[in-house]
Amino acid sequence: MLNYSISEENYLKAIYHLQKTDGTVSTNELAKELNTKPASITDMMKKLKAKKLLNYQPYRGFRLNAYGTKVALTIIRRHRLWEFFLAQKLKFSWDEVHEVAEELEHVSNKKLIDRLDEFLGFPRVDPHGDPIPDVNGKIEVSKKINITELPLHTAGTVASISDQSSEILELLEHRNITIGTKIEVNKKFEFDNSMEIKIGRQAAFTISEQLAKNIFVDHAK
Amino acid sequence: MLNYSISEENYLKAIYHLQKTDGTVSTNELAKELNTKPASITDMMKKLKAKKLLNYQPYRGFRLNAYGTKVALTIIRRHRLWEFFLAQKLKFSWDEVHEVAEELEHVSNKKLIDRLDEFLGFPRVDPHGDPIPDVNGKIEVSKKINITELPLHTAGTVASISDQSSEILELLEHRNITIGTKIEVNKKFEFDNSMEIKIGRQAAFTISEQLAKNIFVDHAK
DNA sequence: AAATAAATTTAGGCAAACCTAAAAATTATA
DNA sequence: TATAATTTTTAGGTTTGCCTAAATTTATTT
Ligand SMILES: [Mn+2]
Ligand SMILES: [Mn+2]
Ligand SMILES: [Mn+2]
Ligand SMILES: [Mn+2]
Repeated sequence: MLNYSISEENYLKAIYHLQKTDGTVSTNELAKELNTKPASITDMMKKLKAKKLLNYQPYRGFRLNAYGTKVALTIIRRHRLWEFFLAQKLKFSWDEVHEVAEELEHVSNKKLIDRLDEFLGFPRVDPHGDPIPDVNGKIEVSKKINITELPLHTAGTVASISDQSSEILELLEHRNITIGTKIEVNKKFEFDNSMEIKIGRQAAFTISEQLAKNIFVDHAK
Repeated sequence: MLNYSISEENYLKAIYHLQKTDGTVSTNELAKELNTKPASITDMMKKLKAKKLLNYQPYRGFRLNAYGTKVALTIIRRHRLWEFFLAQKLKFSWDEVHEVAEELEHVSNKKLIDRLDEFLGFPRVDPHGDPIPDVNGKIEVSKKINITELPLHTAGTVASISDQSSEILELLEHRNITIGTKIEVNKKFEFDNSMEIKIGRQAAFTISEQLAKNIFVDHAK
């Protein structure tokens, strides 16, 4: 596996995340994600294609190939292991880890990452509940459901949060919602799709549709 | 304290180390240290001068000013804390830590470094025996002497190694010489300045002048 | 099926950090 | 103190990764 620049690594990671939802990624989409201009995306797509990391036909969008996916997964592995380290060992809160991991992930020494993994006890998920790829880049796919799809009065365990801005994480922290929290939905209001939820013995409270859409739970069916 | 590029940080650190021996650093000297060409040094010196990090007169060499020294010390702090982390927590050998720390040192989040320091128990020296600057950039200056100046038959404790190439560190490891090792000089040979030394209960053996010049000891006078 | 709108690419530039070759300044030597 | 050698700087390029503005292609409306 060759060495890639910080920019190339950030592009690969962003494409990986975007193509999970869409099948193929568009120039504008990626430009927005990376806070750059569409012209810069086209430049980089030519380069990444030349380096055989993705498939790209002008005007037709792009998609990582098998090799590009493998590279993306090693970067995601680094990112999530560092996030776990920051949260677990350095007592960073879960809304602070992402920004720092965004830089640490580009230190590409393999021994460093594998030893870190071992030191941390081979964690399987990062502080946001996202799975950590193993040494071989294998990633665990768990069947999580969105809280809006959780049947009423049925306990679900918070497994991950899709939006990871510090704003949402701050709000969740304030509401005592964290990975592992047991949640039950009491009622859904059709008017604005808000819902009343209950956590443990606390009094029930209401959350907005916007927030609910970002909370995923493991649902012991 | 502003943010500097990876290149700028590497230049600052190199100048700091070079000016400890010489008073002022020359273009060629720094080019050699950084494996670049003299013309590149001149380019960068103009930039660092414009950023008020050093004093520089064309053809007259350069020297960090107070502010540049402070910046250099925060980079050295990061470098040595990561070296300590790698050796202590990730079981890297002391000849492997430098290369990785060379990359990790450029992640400039202050909270990360201060928390890492705390996590490691505020270590005072890195795996090569070099002092780690504290939160305020303060560095401990210890009065070490070179082993060639150690009186015969007097125990000294290895405190640091000046050359830190993996070649020398590998050799020292093989010879069972590490930070903290107690050494006694049995005899010096004027012919080639080699010397016979003794470590603990081991049989005495000979080391070259070249090697000896890199070993510094704390000498309980 | 035109016409219009939106998305994407191309063309041409810029800054950072390098480089080589030539010019200029400094230092050493005869 | 000239002359030669060495060191340093300048001039002019290159590559990477970004930008704006214009051209082109594709998609959406009438
Ligand atoms: Mn990143
Ligand atoms: Mn994460
Ligand atoms: Mn470095
Ligand atoms: Mn060191």
